[in-house]
Amino acid sequence: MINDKYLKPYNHADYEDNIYKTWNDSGYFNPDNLPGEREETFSIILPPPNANGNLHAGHGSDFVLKDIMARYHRMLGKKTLMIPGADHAGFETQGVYEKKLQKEGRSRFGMNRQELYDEIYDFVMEHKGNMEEQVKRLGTSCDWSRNTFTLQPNIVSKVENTFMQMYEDGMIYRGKRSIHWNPKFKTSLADIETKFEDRTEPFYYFQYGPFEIATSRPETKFGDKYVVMHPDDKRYSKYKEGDTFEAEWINGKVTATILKDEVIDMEFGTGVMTITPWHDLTDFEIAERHNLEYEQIIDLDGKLMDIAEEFAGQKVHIARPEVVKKLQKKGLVTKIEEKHTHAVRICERTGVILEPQLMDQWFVKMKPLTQMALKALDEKKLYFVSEQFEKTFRHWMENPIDWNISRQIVWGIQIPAWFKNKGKENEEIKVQKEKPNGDGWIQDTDTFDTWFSSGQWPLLTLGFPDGKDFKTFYPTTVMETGRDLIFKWVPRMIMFGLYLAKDVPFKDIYLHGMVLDGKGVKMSKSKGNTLSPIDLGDEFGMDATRMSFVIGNTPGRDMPLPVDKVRGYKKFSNKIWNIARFIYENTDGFDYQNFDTSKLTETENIIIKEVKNIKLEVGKNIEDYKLYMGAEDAYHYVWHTLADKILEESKEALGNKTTAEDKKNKQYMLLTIFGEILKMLHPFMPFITEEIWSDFPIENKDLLMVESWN
RNA sequence: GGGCGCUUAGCUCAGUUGGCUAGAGCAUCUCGUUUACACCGAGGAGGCCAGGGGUUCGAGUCCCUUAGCGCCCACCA
Repeated sequence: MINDKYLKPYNHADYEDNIYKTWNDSGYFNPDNLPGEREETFSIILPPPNANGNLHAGHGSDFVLKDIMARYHRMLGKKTLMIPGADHAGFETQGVYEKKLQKEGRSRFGMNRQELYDEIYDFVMEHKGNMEEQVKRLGTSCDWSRNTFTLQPNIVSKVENTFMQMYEDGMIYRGKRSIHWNPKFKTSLADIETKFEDRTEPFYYFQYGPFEIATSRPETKFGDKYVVMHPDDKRYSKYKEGDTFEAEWINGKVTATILKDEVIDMEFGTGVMTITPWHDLTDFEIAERHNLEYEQIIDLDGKLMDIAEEFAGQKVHIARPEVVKKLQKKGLVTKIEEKHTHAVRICERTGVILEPQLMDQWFVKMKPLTQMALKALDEKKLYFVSEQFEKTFRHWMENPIDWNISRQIVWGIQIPAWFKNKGKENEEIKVQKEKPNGDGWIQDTDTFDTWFSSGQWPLLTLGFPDGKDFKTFYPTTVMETGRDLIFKWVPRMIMFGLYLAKDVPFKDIYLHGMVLDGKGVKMSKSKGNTLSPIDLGDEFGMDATRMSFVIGNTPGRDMPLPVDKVRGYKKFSNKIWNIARFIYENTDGFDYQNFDTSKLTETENIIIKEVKNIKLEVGKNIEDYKLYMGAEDAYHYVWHTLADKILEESKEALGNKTTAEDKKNKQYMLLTIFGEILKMLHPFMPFITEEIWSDFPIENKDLLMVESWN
């Protein structure tokens, strides 16, 4: 008799959790337990989601696309491994936690290091578990026995090893460089963690000795004693490099020196500027080229220092109008353009205006690493599925900027370096894990940039250098991730892989676009237009949600996700359910396994052959990274060929209106086709297909997730 | 300033190496309750594939160009 469950509409909530548990308990998520002999491997590293919150729509694409690939290749008979993990997400997590502290009226300043670390650790562990439950809800077929967290001791140890090796190899140096300083969160940031925002502010013209200079930041000008102009600027040809002059300035007379440098834009402002090397990258580079001295004007809290005299201790934005007022009194202001729009560098995560500062920091020399990446690209060891990204990647690799890897936060892996103060500005450095012998050694309080550890993710999760998984699964088959990570994550993994393991960490690079809201607008918490894949799963079923994330998701292109789309695939789930009901009802008692297939008519054989062809086609689309097309073809066949045509046309025979033999043929044919479409749909819609497969009339069958695709 | 990409049915988008009488989903219109499913079926309407030029037997697809839109990168004081 047909199982009663088919007599009512499909209700995903009744099945999904149990099915995931069955898969997980089967052990098949672990490639070591898969049935049969499996030579070929398929491996994919899951991006470790930040362990500080919930999954968002972007994670939907992330996990669904990868899981479709993994499930397909597992069914193809490959030794398939998906490794889950979590990233401590240093700066971001600490930022989230600091907001929490703020709400509680507390602050990280004043807490000791260990205390703060422990609190964040507990906070993250709580959310990490939550996040993992959500990854499971999506149906992700990853091996939880290999779950990895960036701050677990063996991972920390390996990250430290990498740093020490790079230091020994001369790939890492410590130096005073202009870095982007976040004065509110008190940490430096790498270039890619910053962005520009247009601000409209007054633009001031001042008389500085014989010159008129223009600036948008008068409050930094206290220590300026060089004026710079373009060597070809005819207006200033009578001034020679190295000439000095006296100028009345903010706090009295200064002696200034003339410099010529080609970075000066003759068209901009007056073509003359003064420089503040400590707080401006361009100025710093000029100072370096001309071997100049420089001094700090603004402290790490964003306040003016003693050099500002009467303004000392004021925050920069407070001091600015005051400085201008004073200059006005002195008659040194020649012009003010009220509305000058220029780009201000801000912190990508917190929106805080960044202050360039010169600080001692750890840097990775990028040039040798990017050269390795370019070589791998030229040798075709890397393949970008959406080829427009290859150009972007190449461009970035050809113009590297040394990477600042130290962060002044506690939430991360502390840098294994020790300092001993030997007088002013003179310290001895040792790079090692343990405290060196002798007195006076203090460990660097900085931690690594998060991307320093996550950039090694394929190596770390597979147990480089001597782990069994590393030997079996490296390089991994494909890196599938969001296109926004082409600068942040992807190149770092490639460079670390090439540097440490002498081989690329993955062959194919599939970058998907961003998930937008139903109107095509970027989702953001502030706009309130975010969608959670978990909520969608609750309402429409995870299979329907997965279909919404794959159909229309072409490589590299952004994809709007209207809720109606998900609703549409919920209908599809129900359609499949009803097809099952119809077929199971009409084949009740039919001995499928012992049917003599030689009795099938030619037409029936053709119909069976057709579904097998469609399935091969769907598989080929998955292999070619056209997952959206595979899903669409499968959908279309099931609904408009199987349900609308084949089922309808078989009703006559099934209703005993023809011959008994014809009926048996049709029963066999329908079950065969149905078995094929369950396999074909499984990578996309794993829950409902697994559930229906459990009633398929074959004895001693295994789970659908390990059934053979062919 | 540099780079990448987009413009196809009312809406959201597919359209692989040029062969298309240009497709899908949603929306819309007409009809229909028949061994599953109204979370359904049958049928229909709807497009000079952004504009212009070129290559070709043949162009939505390749080249040039114009216009509009989007994203990324960048030290304009």
